[in-house]
Amino acid sequence: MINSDMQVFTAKHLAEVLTIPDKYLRRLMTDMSKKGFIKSIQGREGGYVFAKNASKIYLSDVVDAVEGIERYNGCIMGHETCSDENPCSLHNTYAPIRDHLISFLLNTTIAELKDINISKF
Amino acid sequence: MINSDMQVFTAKHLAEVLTIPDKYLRRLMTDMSKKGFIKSIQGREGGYVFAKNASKIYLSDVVDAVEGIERYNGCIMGHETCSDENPCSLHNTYAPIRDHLISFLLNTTIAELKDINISKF
DNA sequence: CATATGTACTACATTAAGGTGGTATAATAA
DNA sequence: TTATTATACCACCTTAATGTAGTACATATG
Repeated sequence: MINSDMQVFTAKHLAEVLTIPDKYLRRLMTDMSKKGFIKSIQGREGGYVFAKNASKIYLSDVVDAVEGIERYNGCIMGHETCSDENPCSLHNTYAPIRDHLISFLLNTTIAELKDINISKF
Repeated sequence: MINSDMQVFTAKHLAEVLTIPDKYLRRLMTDMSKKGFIKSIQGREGGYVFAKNASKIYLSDVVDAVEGIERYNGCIMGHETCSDENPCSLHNTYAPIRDHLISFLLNTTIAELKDINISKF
């Protein structure tokens, strides 16, 4: 039962539009569904729909689900103990860049990727 | 003939210290030599030596030789025409981060990686 | 019940990166 | 000339990521 005003897309439709195999797309979508980004609707007239509005899903959520956000937080030199108080030799030059990147991920939503040029990736 | 004051390392020695196979290391070193980061000295008493002091080799040089620095310069949305004058929807938030990252690569040398924790990479 | 959806599980193919190993050759110091 | 070094090919292996395919099953609408 659909109680959302968001559009429902079937695997068949998406596979055609994206020109990737139906079965493969389904597997990816099922994974995204388990990760909570989309909801799946089984049965006739079913399909996939965003679990919440795309403007509420942050890039950091996706990065975290796919590869873990931790990779972005560590010391560039690989030191466990590196911090503002106990900086490695590159901490002061690199940490601000890293922090800006993280805040970019935390503040940008997938809705903002609407105009992306997919063919470049 | 060696006319440098920098230390010469043989493949055999490096392979032992780094515990990777001699043959494999040689292949990587020959590649680095062709890319100009090190010089190889053939014959008895030969080996490898930095082509210039490590404090003159920038991360950007290495990135460029290995994967091409262009990948770091493009628009995050993949638009060819994106620029300060004709910005994509994320240009103003992302471009400054990208530019800081590039200047980090341009201004950091491999000499500064001396204390890196190799086991983390 | 019939039909159109998604799910689960399995098996295998493809590609790229990373790595191993052999043999022959070129260069150079001693 | 001999020993020690690097170079050039070549063939193959391993691993991980990505993609393809088949079959059976669960779910929901009408």
